Amino acid sequence: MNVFDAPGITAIGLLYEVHAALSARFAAQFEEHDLSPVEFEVLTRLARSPNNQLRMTDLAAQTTLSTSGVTRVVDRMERDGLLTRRACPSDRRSSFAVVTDAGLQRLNEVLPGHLRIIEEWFIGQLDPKSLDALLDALRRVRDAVHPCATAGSGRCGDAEEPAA
Amino acid sequence: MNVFDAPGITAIGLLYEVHAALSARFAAQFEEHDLSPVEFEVLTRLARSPNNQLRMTDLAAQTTLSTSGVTRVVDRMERDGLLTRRACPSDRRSSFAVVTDAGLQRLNEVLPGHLRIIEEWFIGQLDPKSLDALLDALRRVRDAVHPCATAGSGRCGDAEEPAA
DNA sequence: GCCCAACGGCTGACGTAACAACTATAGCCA
DNA sequence: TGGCTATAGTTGTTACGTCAGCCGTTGGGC
Repeated sequence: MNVFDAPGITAIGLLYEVHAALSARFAAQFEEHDLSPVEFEVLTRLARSPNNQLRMTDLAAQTTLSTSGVTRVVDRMERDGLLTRRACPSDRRSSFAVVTDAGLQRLNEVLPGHLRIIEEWFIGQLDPKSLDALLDALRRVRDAVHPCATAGSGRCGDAEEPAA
Repeated sequence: MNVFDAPGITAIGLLYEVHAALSARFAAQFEEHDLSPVEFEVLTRLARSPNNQLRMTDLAAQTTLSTSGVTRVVDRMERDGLLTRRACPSDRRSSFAVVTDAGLQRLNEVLPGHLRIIEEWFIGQLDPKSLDALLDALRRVRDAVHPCATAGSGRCGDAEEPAA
């Protein structure tokens, strides 16, 4: 029954374990600021976009969510005052999700801790050489599996998840 | 706004991207055999346990699920004939989840493809040196964040996720 | 200018997971 | 033995994400 000890299985297990453990740390810290991982991701994506805004569809493409998922997250976050919808002047079908000042402020409250966790539990665990090797290996795998074909939407451009 | 270009953010992004992309590949293959990722994990955990069985609680501890989550997955899988519940002779509160022959067969149908995907998209992308470096780095991070404190249940023993 | 396929976003139905409350059993101590 | 607390598993509730289907808008061909 030792198919389960194949080297690949072990490697994948390790990857999943690290992912899960880090996600848990992140989620715990987000929760301290009343944010879910998804909400943090949305906030991040919007904040790093021109004018702090993004069309609903584009937001979906840049996250792990479907378009209807985005509709619902944005609903909740709008209710909580973290962002607003704004009509698109050039296309009346589209609407933008825009981060409010409260949203930006919330993000600024969360980010330092987030970076600290990354530093403490991930980057900080590795000497520069190891880190480079890790990044190099991950990049190779990433380039192979190419998010394009896999990640929910067909969008291909940049990507590169910012965090949780 | 270039907090988002911090080296840590990039690294985490890469990790998440790889995880997501591989998960998607796995899920697609599982689906070909009418299995969800959770079901595959349950099947795997049971199949590598003595007598192909595990108490519900232990199963929960070895997966990412809560105990109630396990109850429900086992409900579904029992309905589909992949496993059965068996009373525990020594403790009438406990019950075992046991893989049926059909369950084992299904697992045997899925595993080769699963291993092939791991080989093709993960291991195969890296030369032995890179792979070692990756595993070493991941192991270091894993040892630091220790699943113990984070993963749903307080169980600490082995762990090491087998796959998706 | 009109039509029609494509697109953007929203909603209803469904599946699934977590949390909390509940039942039954177990083990302990007096 | 009686009773108390801890444990195993299930169930009700709630939240959230996807899929399919809907409506309004758009833009291109005729």
